[in-house]
Amino acid sequence: MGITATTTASFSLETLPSGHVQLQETLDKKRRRWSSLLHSKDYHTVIREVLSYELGKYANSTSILPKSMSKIMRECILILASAPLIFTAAVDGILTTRFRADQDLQEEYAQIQERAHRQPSIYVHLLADEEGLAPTANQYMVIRDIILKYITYSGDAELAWKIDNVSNPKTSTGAATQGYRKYLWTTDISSRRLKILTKFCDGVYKRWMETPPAERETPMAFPPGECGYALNSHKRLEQHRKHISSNYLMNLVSDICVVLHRDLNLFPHLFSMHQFIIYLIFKPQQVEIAEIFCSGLLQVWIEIGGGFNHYPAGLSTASAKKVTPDEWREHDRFVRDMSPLEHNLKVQRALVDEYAAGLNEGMAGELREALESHSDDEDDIRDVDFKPDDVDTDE
DNA sequence: CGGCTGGTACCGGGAGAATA
DNA sequence: TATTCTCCCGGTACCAGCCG
Repeated sequence: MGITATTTASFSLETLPSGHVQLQETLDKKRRRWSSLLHSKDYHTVIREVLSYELGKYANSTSILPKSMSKIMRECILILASAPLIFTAAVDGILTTRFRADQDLQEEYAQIQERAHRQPSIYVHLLADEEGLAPTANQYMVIRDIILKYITYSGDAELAWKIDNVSNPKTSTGAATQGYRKYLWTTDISSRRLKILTKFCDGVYKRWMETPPAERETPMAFPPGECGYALNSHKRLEQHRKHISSNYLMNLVSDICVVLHRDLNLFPHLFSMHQFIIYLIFKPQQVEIAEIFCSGLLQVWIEIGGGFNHYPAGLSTASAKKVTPDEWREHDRFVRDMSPLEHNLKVQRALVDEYAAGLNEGMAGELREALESHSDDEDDIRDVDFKPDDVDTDE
């Protein structure tokens, strides 16, 4: 019972060299297309595609999202328009390799980090080696093989014991022999966790299958990732490093990577989770949508082989209520000062006319509505004097 | 002694499965 | 069908052990 077929625009029917027929655009191709659309400022197409897949998961949800599509679209536009360099680098898949060499990126990141002590934000984990290179598709399959052994009760107990003792809390050999698996355990071996890990393995296999055989030995262009929200991402990321209130699947994979490198010598490099804070949230009504949209855009979901997210986004955001109106105003001011938000919005307004001129009334209408969906009344903190005429933002 | 740190237990809210 | 139970993510409270 897979996800109901996505209804995104273009399906490509192609035959891989292996003879396998591809019914859907691959993760890799879709991501490259999104990345290039965003560079040409076509936010609208990307948002529509991301949401068409993601929002389906919330069909039965009660109240985490606004009812009107144009309001959701508007928040996504604001996110893209205010995205820092580091966000774009994450979408492009070059963040882990480029970061160390790029001074602009580092300087901007220093500011983001400083803000993230108080300002709600979106963080990511990216699986990469010491140089920032992602595993190859073949290596990802090796990780999958180890997980399949790990979840097999009668499987290799010594291997399971090694994995369970990479990080705290440590476990005994006896427990491992009797079938205990740290990352599968809640009150017993959890069937729910087994299901999630199996789904992850299926996703990895899917991604491997859709990778052309000639490319399976080169690092994947988009590192497997995980994405989340936090009021204080520094604290939250520390919890993840210590495997406290973290994501058991992601913790398992990172421990397996240690075993593969240190004990089994199957990986010449150590793959680990590289942490980044990629986006500063500046409006209360952005919180849930930001986590949902970013995780969709960054393709971190297990079922597509993109990463380690298995639990719905946008649910654990209660802490955002602790931010006071004054603080939100301050966050808003900061983001508008540091990002090209106003300029990008101007480009979007120009695009409405372009679409209209090209007789693409559907797109023009949707985009116009989203841009004009005025953050009505109490919704928006910053209601005061919005002046369409440019405010020359010189630093 | 007060302050820091790391570890652990626990809380809250939402969803979905299990149970009455 | 209504209620309870279990799980997950994000966050807090508290405690033991160490240091100056």
